[in-house]
Amino acid sequence: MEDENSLIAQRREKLEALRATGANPFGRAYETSGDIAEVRGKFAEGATLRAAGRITAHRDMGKSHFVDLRDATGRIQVYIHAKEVGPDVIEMFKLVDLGDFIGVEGTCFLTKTGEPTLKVHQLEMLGKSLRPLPEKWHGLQDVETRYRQRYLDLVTNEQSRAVFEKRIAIMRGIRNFLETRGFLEVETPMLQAVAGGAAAEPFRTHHKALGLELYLRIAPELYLKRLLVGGFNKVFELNRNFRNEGISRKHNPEFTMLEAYWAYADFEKIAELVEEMICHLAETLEGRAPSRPTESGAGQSPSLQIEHRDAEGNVTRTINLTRPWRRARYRDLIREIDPEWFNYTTEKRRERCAELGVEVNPRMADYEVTQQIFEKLVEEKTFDPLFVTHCPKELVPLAKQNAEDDSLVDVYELIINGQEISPGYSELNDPATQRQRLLEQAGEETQKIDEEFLLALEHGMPSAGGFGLGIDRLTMLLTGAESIRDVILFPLLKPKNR
RNA sequence: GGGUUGGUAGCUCAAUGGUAGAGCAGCGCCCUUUUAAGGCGUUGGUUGCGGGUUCGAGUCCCGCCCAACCCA
Repeated sequence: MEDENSLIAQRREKLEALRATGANPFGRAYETSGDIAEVRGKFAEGATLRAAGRITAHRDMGKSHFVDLRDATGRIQVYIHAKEVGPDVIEMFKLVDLGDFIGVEGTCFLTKTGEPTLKVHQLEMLGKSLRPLPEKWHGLQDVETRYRQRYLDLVTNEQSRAVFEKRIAIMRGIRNFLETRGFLEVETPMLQAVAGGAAAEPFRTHHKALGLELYLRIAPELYLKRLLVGGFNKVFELNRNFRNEGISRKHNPEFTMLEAYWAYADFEKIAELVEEMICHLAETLEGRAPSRPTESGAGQSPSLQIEHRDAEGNVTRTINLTRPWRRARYRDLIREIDPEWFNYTTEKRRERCAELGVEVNPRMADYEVTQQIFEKLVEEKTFDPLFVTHCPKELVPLAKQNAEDDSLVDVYELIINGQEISPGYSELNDPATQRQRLLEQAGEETQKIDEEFLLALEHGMPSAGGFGLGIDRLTMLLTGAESIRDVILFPLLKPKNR
C-alpha cells in the first residue's frame, strides 16, 4: 500500500528511531498480572502489577504523562513521570503513539480524583501501530468502514464488541443447553453433490482431484436425518449454511443455522424445547441492555423483556418472552384479519388484498395470496413470540401431514420480532411419501434429488421432531440489532477498488 | 433489478456556482495528579472515479463505483 500520508510517514520514522535504540517495536512475550479487568481486580495501593494493552488516550502534563491502556476487558490509567523512570524509558515513550501496544510494570496508586493508576517504572513496546486509529470521542461512525474494517469498529465502539460477545455467549448457551439434554453435536458435509434440505439457490464449486461438481450446503438436514437412521437419537449441528441469493437487512449469503433432530418427538415437543431454550438464553445472557419489568410482569425475570432502541437510545420496541408463548393456527390468524376470508372467491380475496394494502401479483395461486396476507399483516406485525401451527401443506411440502386434515402439516413456524426465527417439524419418515414430495419439488430437475438420502430412509428412520433456528436472527432479536450485518463479524460486501 | 439518501483531511463533520474550513488526532512550545485535560502556535486535501456545462464546479448535468434504507 503506497498511500503514505504524513501521519503514516511520521510513525514509520518513529518505528525506525525505536529500532535505532535497540528496542523491538513489535515486542515479544510479556508476562502480565492478567487482562486489564484482572489487573483492576488485583489493584491495591503500593502493589506492583504488570499490564499490557493498546494506548487509546494520552494526556500530556509536561513532565508527567497519563496514558489509557485498553484491552477488550477494560481500561486502566498509566502514569509516566521522568523521575520514576530512567531517561531511556522517557526517550522510548516519545516514540510511542496512540494505538501502539505496550506492556508496563508499575506501582498502584490513586490520583487526586481517585482514579486507580499504575505508576510506571518499566515499559516495553509490544506492537507498533503505523496508522492512526479513529477518533476517541465520536468513534468510528462510517457504516461501510465498520463492516469492511471490523477491527476498527471493535477497537473503537464498545457497543459493537458487546454485540459480538453476546453472540458468542448465545452459541455457547445453545451448546450447553442441548448437551445437558442429551443432544450430540455433529458435523456433516458442507460440500455436497446434491444441495438438499431446503429450496434455495446454492453456490457451486469444483473438486479438482475427483473432477466433481459440488455445492456448498444450503442445509444440513438430509445428513442429520441419516444419523437418525444410524441410531443417534438426539443430534444437532450449529454451523454455516450458504445460499446464493440476495443480500438484505435480514440476509447474508453465509449464515449460521442450528438444526436439531429428536427421535420419537414431534413438533409440539420441539416447540416446548425451543421455547425453553430461547428463554434460557435470554436469562443467562450477561450485560444485556437494561430492561424494566412491566407491572403485569412483576415478579418475573426482567431479562425476558427485550428492549430494542433507536440510535438516540429511545426504546422503539419491547419484546416480551415471558412463557407460555402464544400458539395459534395459521387459518385462525388469517381469520383475525378477516373472519370471512376462507369463504371468499378468488376474485374477492384479491379485492380484499387491495383494500388491506397488500400487494399481490396476478400469477399467484390462492394459497400464495393468503400467504401474502399472513406475511404482511401477521408476521411483520408480530413481535412477541408466536408459534404458528397447522400450516397449509403447500407452504411446507416436506413435513408430515396432519392426521385429521391432510391439507395441513404438523409443523410450527416461530415468529418473533416480525421475522421467522425457527421452523419446527414432525419429520417425514415414510420413504415413498418423501420421494414423492422431492419429485414434486424438483420438477424437471430430477438430478436435484438426493438418492443416497432416500436409500437411507428406506432402511428405516424413527419418527422424529426437528427444528431449525437462525442464529443471526436470534442474535438480532436478543441484542436489538436492526441489521444482520451488525451481528456478523465480516458480512459480505462488494470489494472496493482502491 | 428499481427508487431514495450518502461518499470532503487519519476520524467526526461544515462549506448560495466565487480563495476548501472546524473539532479531535498529528507536529512544536508551556504546564509535576490529568481523564473529551488546558493554553499558544502549526502541518495536513486527486472533495469516490470519469466526462460535460461554466470566466469559475465539492456544489449543476451525464456515466460509473461503493454503501445505507425502502421496494421487487
